[in-house]
Amino acid sequence: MSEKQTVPSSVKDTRLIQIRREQMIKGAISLFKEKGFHRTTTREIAKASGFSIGTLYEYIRTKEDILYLVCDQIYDEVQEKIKRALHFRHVTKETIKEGIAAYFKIMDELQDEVLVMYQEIKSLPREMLPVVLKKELEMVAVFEDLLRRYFDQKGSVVSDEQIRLYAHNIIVQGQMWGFRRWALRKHYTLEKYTEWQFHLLINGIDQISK
Amino acid sequence: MSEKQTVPSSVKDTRLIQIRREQMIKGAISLFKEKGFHRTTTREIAKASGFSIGTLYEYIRTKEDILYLVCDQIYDEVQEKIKRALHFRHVTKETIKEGIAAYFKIMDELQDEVLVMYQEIKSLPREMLPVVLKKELEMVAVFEDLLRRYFDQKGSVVSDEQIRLYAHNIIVQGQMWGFRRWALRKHYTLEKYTEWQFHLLINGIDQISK
Amino acid sequence: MSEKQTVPSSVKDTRLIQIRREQMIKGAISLFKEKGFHRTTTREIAKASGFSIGTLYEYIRTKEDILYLVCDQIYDEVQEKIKRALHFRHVTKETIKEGIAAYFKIMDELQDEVLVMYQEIKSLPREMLPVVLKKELEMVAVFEDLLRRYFDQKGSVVSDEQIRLYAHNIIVQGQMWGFRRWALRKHYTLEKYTEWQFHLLINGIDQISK
Amino acid sequence: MSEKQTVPSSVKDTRLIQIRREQMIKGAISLFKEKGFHRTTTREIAKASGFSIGTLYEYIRTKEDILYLVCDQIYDEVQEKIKRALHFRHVTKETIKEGIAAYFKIMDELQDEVLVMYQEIKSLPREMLPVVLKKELEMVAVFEDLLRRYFDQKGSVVSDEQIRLYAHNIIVQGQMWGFRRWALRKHYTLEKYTEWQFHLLINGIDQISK
DNA sequence: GATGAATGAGTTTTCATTCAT
DNA sequence: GATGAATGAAAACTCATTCAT
Repeated sequence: MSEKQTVPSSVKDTRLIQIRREQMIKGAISLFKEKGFHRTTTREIAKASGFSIGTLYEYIRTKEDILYLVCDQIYDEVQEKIKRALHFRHVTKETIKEGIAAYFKIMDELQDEVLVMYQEIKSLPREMLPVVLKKELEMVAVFEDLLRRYFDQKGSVVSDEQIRLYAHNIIVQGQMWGFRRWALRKHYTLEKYTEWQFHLLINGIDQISK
Repeated sequence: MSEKQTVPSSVKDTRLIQIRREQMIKGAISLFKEKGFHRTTTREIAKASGFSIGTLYEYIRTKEDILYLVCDQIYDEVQEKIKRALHFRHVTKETIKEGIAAYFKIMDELQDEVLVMYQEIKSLPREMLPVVLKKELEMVAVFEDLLRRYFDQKGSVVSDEQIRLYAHNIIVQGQMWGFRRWALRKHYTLEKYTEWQFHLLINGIDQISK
Repeated sequence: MSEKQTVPSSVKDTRLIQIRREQMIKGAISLFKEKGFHRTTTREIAKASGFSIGTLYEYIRTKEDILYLVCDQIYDEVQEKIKRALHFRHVTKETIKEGIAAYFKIMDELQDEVLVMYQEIKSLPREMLPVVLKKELEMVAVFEDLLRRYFDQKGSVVSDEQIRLYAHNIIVQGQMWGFRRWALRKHYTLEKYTEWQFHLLINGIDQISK
Repeated sequence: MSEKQTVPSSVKDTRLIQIRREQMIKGAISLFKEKGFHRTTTREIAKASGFSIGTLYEYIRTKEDILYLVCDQIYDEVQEKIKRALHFRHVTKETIKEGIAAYFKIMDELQDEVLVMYQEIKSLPREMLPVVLKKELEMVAVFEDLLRRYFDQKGSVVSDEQIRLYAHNIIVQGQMWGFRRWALRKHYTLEKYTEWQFHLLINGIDQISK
């Protein structure tokens, strides 16, 4: 949240910065969805944001800053939604299913945003990349934690490394729902997709930790 | 192969077309790896290919043609390697493991190429996209087939839709090894990665098809 | 002094105008020294002056006004210093030496300012140029007067035109000390420079007026 | 001459480079004369040169390269003219007069060019400045040499440092004729100016070396 | 078939100036 | 009187593409 201040602005009023950047991000995302980062011009972003090109540059330094702001914001949104959905005391099979379902649902809702983000991440300036990758790992950590507690409660002994891999798998399967919609949508509803992926996982891990 | 003729050239000599395009693709891939499609100029590609910008345009119509050629060629390479690795009569658990291992190995070897391809696919001209997505499905089909035969041999009844999902999972896990190397490489060797993913899958599906 | 009122201000309080403009000129000179007039932005000038861009524009109309104010101020400073240094009743060879030395010393002290002024004068709006050139001639006149009195006292007959040329020479040699410091500093101290230039001049003119 | 290759061009044909750069320099000088370097746009230069903005940038990298090319070319022109005018075996008072007269004449002819050059030199990129200042010193050296031979032939003993100063004076007086034309033209013809400056110098130095 | 010079529309970014608060 | 957010014209520079040789 306050990390957005990573990108300097020549405007002083922080309240205003927040407002304008929100407009900017909103405008940018819808353009990036349509034509990608490189084919979107800063002028278009300014226009879509509802202000002039001059004003746009009062709130960022370079076009790449916009991309960073966009990625940052999408991560925050996803994370916030996930964290709101997942706080279980006791972790059972059912809990895991709910967790995965919640996450997949979010990825379904934010499909376009997520698509944009992962396709343009490579265009981020080198120095901003680590910040973004860190956020990705934080999301993995959410499921690592969930799985770890599941195994602990079951009394199974599974290595951290293995758990991490399963968590990565979950995260990637969520993204996959967005990225491969051209193929998956024809055959699965989100519910079916969720159910089958969950079963595959739970059967797999229960077998392993036996 | 002959599909490459999708991209017209003003040169007649097909032998020459093939040679020049190979040079082009090779040069382009190494540039795309480094700086991505959009940040690579046609001049750079011409130079890296060993001929002039004028000559480059004798063999393609637009810059995007190069991207198509590149994607097409990478797919062909991956497919060819996979098909060479997988032709089993009898499909057992072991066979599946070998299949996955072969595929992951190929994805590991062609890591950069695959990264490039999936990140730039969205820049393909609309009309070329289906061709490329079709190739993606062909790759999925390879594992669909493998799994189908595995279940048949086991006498399990599993729906095509479910099998297709598992196949997608395998394909995505191969790509994931390339895309998330920044995170995975720290914790897993390709062998460990392969083994764990295989176990998760086989345990999962054996359980399901019981 | 009152000529500065050439530049209109929307502020009424003349005392305030003076204060603000002094701050402005000081800030501007140091920036112009560093990066020249064109590469300095009005925002930077406002900041260096200690007030906002809005306030800056309460005291000037255009960026060029600042340049005028700067030039004007430097001339005033040089002139004032010269006039303070030169008021001789009786003009002898020695007096001339003192005059030249005083002038060169001032040019040495105000080196950066003078450099700035002469390099940016051409950027003054056409209508302000005459005012500034007039000041330049006033400085020439100081030495014309000195030389005229020297010749009169010696009883030599030398034309006004010739005297004017010598005066121009002196003025230019002072500027030259600033402009060519990159070359002169390596070989001469200000004292040596002054002495040799003075000797060359005095020997030259004494010979001529014989 | 070959030093112009200091500025890289993406065009290979050196003959063409020379032609285009000549056009460019010619166009640029006339624009710089009129409005200075900063107020002249690259598009204007391209247009004045008779080709498109794209073509302009095939022959230079940045706008500042043009300034360098312009300065370089003016120096070369001045130097070449001077060297053609001055090659005396025996150096007498008369020779010196001829030398000065020739130099002043050149400065009179190339007045605008010289004005442009000295006013914009400060805008040269840092790394190009030394090249240009070196050329300035070469011009000083021409007169150092002349004066040295004059004194030697007369048998006078005068230090190198003193001679260098006189040479600088000559160079500066030539420039002064261009820079202060607004004041000097009213009172002197080039001939009168030359004659009086020569007399002042020769009387001065003859007196000194006595 | 190969070359590379020419083109100019299009891109990012800057900055003097205004004006509502 | 002071502030600083907003503006948009203008600037430097790029690059895919063409076409005469």
